[in-house]
Amino acid sequence: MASQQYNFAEMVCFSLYSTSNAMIREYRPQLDEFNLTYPQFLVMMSLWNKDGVFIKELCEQIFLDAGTLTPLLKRLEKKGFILRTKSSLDERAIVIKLTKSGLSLKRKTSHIFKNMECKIKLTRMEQEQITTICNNILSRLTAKNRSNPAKTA
Amino acid sequence: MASQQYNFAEMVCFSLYSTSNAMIREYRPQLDEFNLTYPQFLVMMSLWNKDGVFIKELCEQIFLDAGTLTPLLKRLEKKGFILRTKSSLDERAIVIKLTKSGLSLKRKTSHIFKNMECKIKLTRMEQEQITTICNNILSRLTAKNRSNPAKTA
DNA sequence: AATATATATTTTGCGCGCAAAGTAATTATG
DNA sequence: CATAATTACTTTGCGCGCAAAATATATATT
Repeated sequence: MASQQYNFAEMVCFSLYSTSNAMIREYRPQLDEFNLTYPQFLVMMSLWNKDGVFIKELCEQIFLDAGTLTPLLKRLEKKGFILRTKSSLDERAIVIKLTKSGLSLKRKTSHIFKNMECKIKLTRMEQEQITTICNNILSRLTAKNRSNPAKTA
Repeated sequence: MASQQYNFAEMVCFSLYSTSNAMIREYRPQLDEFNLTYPQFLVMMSLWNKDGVFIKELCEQIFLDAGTLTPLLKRLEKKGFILRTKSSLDERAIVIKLTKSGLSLKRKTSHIFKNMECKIKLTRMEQEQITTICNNILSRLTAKNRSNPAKTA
């Protein structure tokens, strides 16, 4: 009996992992010109959609935890793209606001996102399929952890 | 005119990135029991498929560079799962071989992969769609870099 | 009002990813 | 055969990701 082989090309997690790595690698040189990393770019996109939010909201939007975002946000502040100020309503919470410089990056970088979508050459249907399936996986994995808080207590 | 909004749920790279993060996060506690990380698990799977390979071959299989794999392989060696020995044919190259302990992990961990495929609840068609689309993106991004070496020279 | 619990963020420690520079062995070229 | 170019791997430096522990503020309970 032949021993079990792992077919890398058919493994869902590996496909997502290696393709995600490759895309982020492809973004790097373009984002470098604006002194941004890919996760930082995601934070900026989120702020361009909705400014003046709590860190918690960014965590939920980008599916990263505060332990990851806290130092990332400090780096964005040091670069002058955002401001971090304590909320006056809730002294625990930090409000993240774009600076003029951070806001101006929106139009300067608008071609980067378009270029990438172009480079990977997906049909509209493929694009919809892949994002839909990903969103299904993501909601299954995150829903379970949230509906079962007893496990973490 | 309304300002351009970035729709996170429709962005291919972000979907791959956040879903890959979530799946690897889900793998973590299960792999912890065997003292493995997800990238280390990938290396082990590759070795279970084909043992006694050069680092270069692992790099190509997993789409990671040697700078990532060198320290990872040293950690696997320290745990006693693999051996690193210089090739006698080419003194530059390192041959990676499974130890008995590393080989025995194959059957001990075989349920982990199955559990995950189960947890994400994809139909066979969805699974084929997502891996096919990922492989297309990946080959487009890596093919270009290899057929255009002049750019890096 | 004191105390317990929960929430928002920060800190710490470790393992990736990866670009760039470095080392050593091999192959190609004059 | 010397030397130039290439190849296989290692090292360095930086920015994630994330679990776990810590800090500080807010809310709930008694």
